[in-house]
This record gives sequence, structure tokens and C-alpha cells, in this order.
Amino acid sequence: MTSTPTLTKNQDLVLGVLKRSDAPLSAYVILDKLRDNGFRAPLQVYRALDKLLEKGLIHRLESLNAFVACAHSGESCCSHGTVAFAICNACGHVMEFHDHTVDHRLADWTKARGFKPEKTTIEIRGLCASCAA
Amino acid sequence: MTSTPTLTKNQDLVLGVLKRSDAPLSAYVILDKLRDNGFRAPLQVYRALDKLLEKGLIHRLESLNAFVACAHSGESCCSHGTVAFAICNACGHVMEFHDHTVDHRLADWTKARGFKPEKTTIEIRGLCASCAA
DNA sequence: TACAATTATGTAATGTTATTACATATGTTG
DNA sequence: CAACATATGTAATAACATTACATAATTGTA
Ligand SMILES: [Zn+2]
Ligand SMILES: [Zn+2]
Ligand SMILES: [Zn+2]
Ligand SMILES: [Zn+2]
Repeated sequence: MTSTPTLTKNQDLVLGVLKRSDAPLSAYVILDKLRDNGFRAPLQVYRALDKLLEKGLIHRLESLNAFVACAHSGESCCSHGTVAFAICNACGHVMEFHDHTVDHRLADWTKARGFKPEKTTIEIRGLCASCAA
Repeated sequence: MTSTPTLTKNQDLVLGVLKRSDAPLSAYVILDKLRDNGFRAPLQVYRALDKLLEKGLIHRLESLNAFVACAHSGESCCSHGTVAFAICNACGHVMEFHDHTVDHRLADWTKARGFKPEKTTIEIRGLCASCAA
């Protein structure tokens, strides 16, 4: 009941956990956080994550095997192209952004070779301004 | 003895397997392929992979949890910036490329925010020209 | 050569991430 | 209600990766 309707109970619980977190969470960490809400098995988490990914409400960070709430929930964040992430290796903070030029360059490359893109991952691992200081 | 010197026996075996493969391989698949060469445990593979990554002879594909031989081995492929991959979801074929403009755009973004990049992942999953036809 | 230091290897056990299979429940539609 | 689709609960297993500890090979140097 904390977020957007059209979500089932489990989906809403998982999304809530991700929204309240300031760093990406693995499926098993989410599971632990939801034990008190009746979660018992990984599949309960993975099923909710799958639906939330479909709806564009969360993202999977491939280089971390972890998940974050979309930083632009509600709007067209993911409808205007590929999303990129800058991920701090020290504090775990994630910045989500979008760059049209990058999108276009990658689209040009694939188009020139007849490659049909389905999903693009851009993840920059490093140190955020605070942690690098 | 099949490839570049300065490699140990295990490193050379693992690199050989990756070079002969036309698709990315997981660590456990590599292990299976090297049973006849005395490999018994995952760690033998992971240790060799770590060293090969350090030397820039292979790449890890984060979205697949798998590894490929560098397409530009020998030269400065990885010294001239971030490498990107187009990965076919149907046949597994991987194309490795580099785009200066993409690099610069991402560098501009991070620099503007004081983020210090350490490793950047760019992976485009989709269908190669052959498979999309 | 002898020795110490470093690097590489072998093996077992364990930890982490993700899926398959099957049963039950809930909601929607005609 | 019946039929269908969607969501959930649970157990077991598969796939990916690391820790811990012991041994061997290599390298540098007194
Ligand atoms: Zn988003
Ligand atoms: Zn940080
Ligand atoms: Zn390369
Ligand atoms: Zn293909």
C-alpha cells in the first residue's frame, strides 16, 4: 500500500524495500528484509522482481547481481532510451542517468551491422565524489 | 604452449579454450573442457581467469557471467578506452568494439560530477544480423 | 648452492545467486 | 458456477563464486 497501485502485495513489498534502500540490494538480502512479511523462499522475491522489471519500476545492475528502484519512477525515464548507471564501489550509491549521444552512437553502430538491440547495459563502477575525496 | 608466453600452464590452457570458442564460456564450462588436462576444481579456472583479465587477454561479460578472449589481443585494444560488446542472444556470437565518442560522453558525465571511474561495462544484448534475418 | 620470498597449484568446503517443479490460492470473465 | 489466467507457497536443485588450508614450483639473492 505504499506505492503505485496495480501492484500485487509481494511486488509492492519488494518495491518498497528497494525504494527505502540507498544502495542496490541482492534478491537474498531483499528476502531477509521481508521475512517478517511472510517471505520464505527466493522465488517469492525473484517473481516480484521480474514483474517490477517488466513494468520499468526497477533496474537490475548486471555487474553487481543486484537491484535498484528506478530513479525516475512514474515518468518516461526508460522510454527515452538506454539508462546508464554510475555505481560507487565504496558506499554503494548509484546514480542513474541517460545520454542521448551515447544512445545514438550505439544505435549507429548496431544499425550499420544489422544488429537488433534488445537490452543495453551501461554501468560505470568507480568512486563517487564523496568517497573519492 | 599454444599462445603468448609469460603465461603459466593453467592460464595458457584456459586462454586456449576461450580462443577456440565462438561464444562466451562460463567458468564451469571451461572447467569441464579442461577435465582431461587435470582440472578438478572451480578455483583452478577462476585463478587463471583473474590473471588473464589482469593482463587484458580476456573480458568478462557481466550480463552473462561468462568470459571471452579479447578480440584485439596483442595490441592496445584495451589501452585506448572502454570496450563495448554486442552479444547475440540466439547464437551467442560476440562483437567487441570501441567508440571514442561514447567514451568521451561518459567521461564528461563522470568528470562533471567528480565521479572517478574504475571500470565501465557496455553490453548490448540482441540479435546479430544472421540471427535477426 | 642454499635460502627466503613469491607465485602458482591442488583440494575441500562453503557461500551466493537463480531456476525448475509442483501444489494451492486468488481473481477475472462469460 | 465453470473456465481461465494470474499470483503465491514450498522444496529441491542448479549455476556461479569464494574462503581456507596445504603443497609445489619459481625467482631472487646471500
Ligand atoms: Zn530508471
Ligand atoms: Zn561513494
Ligand atoms: Zn579486448
Ligand atoms: Zn546470432
